[in-house]
Amino acid sequence: MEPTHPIAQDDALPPAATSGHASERKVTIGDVAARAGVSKSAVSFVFNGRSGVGSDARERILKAAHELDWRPDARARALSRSRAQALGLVIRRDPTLIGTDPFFPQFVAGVESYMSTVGYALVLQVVDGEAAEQEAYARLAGEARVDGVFLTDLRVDDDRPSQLGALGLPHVLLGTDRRSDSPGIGLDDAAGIRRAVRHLHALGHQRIAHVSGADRYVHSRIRREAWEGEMAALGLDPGALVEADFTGRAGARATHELLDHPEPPTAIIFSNDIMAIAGMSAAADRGVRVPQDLSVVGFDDIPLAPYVFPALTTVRQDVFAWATACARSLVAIVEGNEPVPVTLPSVEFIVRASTGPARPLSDARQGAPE
Amino acid sequence: MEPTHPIAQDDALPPAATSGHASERKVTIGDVAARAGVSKSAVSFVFNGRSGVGSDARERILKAAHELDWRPDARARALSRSRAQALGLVIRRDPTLIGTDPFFPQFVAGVESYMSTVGYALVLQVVDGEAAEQEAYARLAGEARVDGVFLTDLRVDDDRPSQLGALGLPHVLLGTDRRSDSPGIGLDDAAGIRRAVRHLHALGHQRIAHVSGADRYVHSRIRREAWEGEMAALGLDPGALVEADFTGRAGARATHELLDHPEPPTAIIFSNDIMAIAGMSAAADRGVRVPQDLSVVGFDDIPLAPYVFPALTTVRQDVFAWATACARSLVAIVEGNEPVPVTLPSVEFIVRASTGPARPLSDARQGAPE
DNA sequence: GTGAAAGCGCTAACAG
DNA sequence: CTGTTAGCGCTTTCAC
Repeated sequence: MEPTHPIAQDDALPPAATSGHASERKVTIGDVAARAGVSKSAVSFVFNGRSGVGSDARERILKAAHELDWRPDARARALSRSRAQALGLVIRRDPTLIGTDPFFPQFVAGVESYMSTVGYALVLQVVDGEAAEQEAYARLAGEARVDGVFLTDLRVDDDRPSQLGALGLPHVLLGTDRRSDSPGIGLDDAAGIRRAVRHLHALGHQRIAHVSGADRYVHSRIRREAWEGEMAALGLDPGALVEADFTGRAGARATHELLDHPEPPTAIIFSNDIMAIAGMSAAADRGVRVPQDLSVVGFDDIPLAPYVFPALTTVRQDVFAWATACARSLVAIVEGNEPVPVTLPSVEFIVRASTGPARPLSDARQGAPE
Repeated sequence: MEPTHPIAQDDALPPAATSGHASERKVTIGDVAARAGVSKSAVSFVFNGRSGVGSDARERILKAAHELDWRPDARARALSRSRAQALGLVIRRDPTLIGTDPFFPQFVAGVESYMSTVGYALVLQVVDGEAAEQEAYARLAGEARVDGVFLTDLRVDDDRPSQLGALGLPHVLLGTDRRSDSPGIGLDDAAGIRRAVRHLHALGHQRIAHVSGADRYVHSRIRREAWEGEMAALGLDPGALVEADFTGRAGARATHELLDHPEPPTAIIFSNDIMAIAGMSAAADRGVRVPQDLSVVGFDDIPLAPYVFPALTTVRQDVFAWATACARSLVAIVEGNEPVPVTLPSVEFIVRASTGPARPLSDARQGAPE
């Protein structure tokens, strides 16, 4: 409070400021330095955690900064360090459909929770097509708005990793792409699906169908392949497969298609909860009871999953932890540090009421309430 | 391609760069100016849409910039114009619960869709408490990361508007607060609820209950008051009210509570779809059939709403358009322009299968399947 | 119309 | 260990 250093202050005031009446001028590092009676670099050093400032000086600096309520201006910092201290996430999705996705908000929350602890900002962009997406990355890179980006919704033979490479934009992949040598962090989707298949098998199900997402997405494909693989491993006949697109509409349609079959499945594993819930409704619509006539498994464990009727058996991934790991990893990359090895929690399989024992094959025809 | 101008290029190279081997140097406005044979300010003028550059020069500049694939560096721009060209959105929500909310992704998409057309970036922050929220705003403002913010989840007697005012952070309110003179843009929630009440009344319902969100939120309260008001306007007895919190869990609990009543409601209006869906499941759990024994109305029209069983009657708001309007408005504010008057599409009332005629009062006891 | 020059607020060499 | 100095890349007066 009292021990201000007026002399030093006057010294540091830029000549220009003495003219006007300096009431509303933004407080800068110079003001802090002056008030603490040190040089600007001393202040800078303290705020960047570098050594080379005596503890008494450091003390005064911190105090002065606090009294002045000063924080380093992110823009100036970004310019002089040639680093934006921001990471980008561009989401390519039909804007009207974006509300469908339980993944996105959780991912954002997870990423942000780590980033804010290290002073990074998250820059978000929503685009709705190939061209717009490319332009978005080009701009983020060209304008140097961000230091790196997260790449989501990985596709099979995705060429975005190499495009990002060409732009010189550091990135992490949400998922893994063997083709690319970009670092990728993925959850073990396959394990969840395998557990679902085994669970149903243990309940006596033989005809286990799968409703997948679009096969061009890596995560859709992984889930589908896991289902196929586990069916084979258990010695079951390959089940019916319908490719859908993760929407409720497609889930309902796929379910009808499967149930129209002369030998309909006794269980369906959906590639996400939305489709699974829509599928249960489709079943209910035609008098097929879940789980008596048909067992249903979802994927994601959306917040609504326990509160639909019957409560949905599903696979839960810890998206938040995943996102945190991605953020940690990307920050390490852009700062040129050793990437920290990540250990992700494994997926959980949550058994609720939508799965039950298979009926004896003989009377497994649907639509026959007692 | 071929027409490079090595001489001009060399001219523009800062002396320092000649020492090292200048291969990967970032291209700057100087390079563009040199290549076009003009001064840096000419380039700047062209890229900022100002007059004062001859059309031939402008031509060459655009060409040079394109050939060099140059875009103004956002950081440098931000510093010299004292403007971040970015807007902030801080979401305060339990991170694990954020996936519940259909509003947030849509809002982000809408806001972004406008912002990207005017070259603004969206900076997102997710916090989980009062203190963290305040700190987030303080940082956003102090570090000058953003030029303004959107204020969501408006509360009754919210003091955040004045806090933002104190920070000198321009903002728009998502909703309206009579107390504050901050500009606010809100959808007409009340109209949707009133229509729901009238719809149910027309179907013969008399005992129409409401499951609200936490009453400290403006939007919860508006919806509750609209329900109360319309009930009164129609001459109906005040219906039962249960205050919940927008989660499935609370929706289910509230539903049980209402149905436990000796004279249970024949219809329930929930303040969001999640609670409504959970409520339908709760009803199904106890053998109450929707809509035969109980009509249910939700709010939001989440993507799943048409695909639950029975399909949910609900109120749809155009969140995307709302968000776009908010963004337009905030950009105008931070740029000191006249705020454009906004006209928002009105809410829609979507009738699906979860509402039906009320049973005659005499046998309106639940749990009595034919 | 055009170009030179002075910042924007901070960081980081580099002397002292 | 401290202070001085020169940028970071762009915008913007202000002379020419």
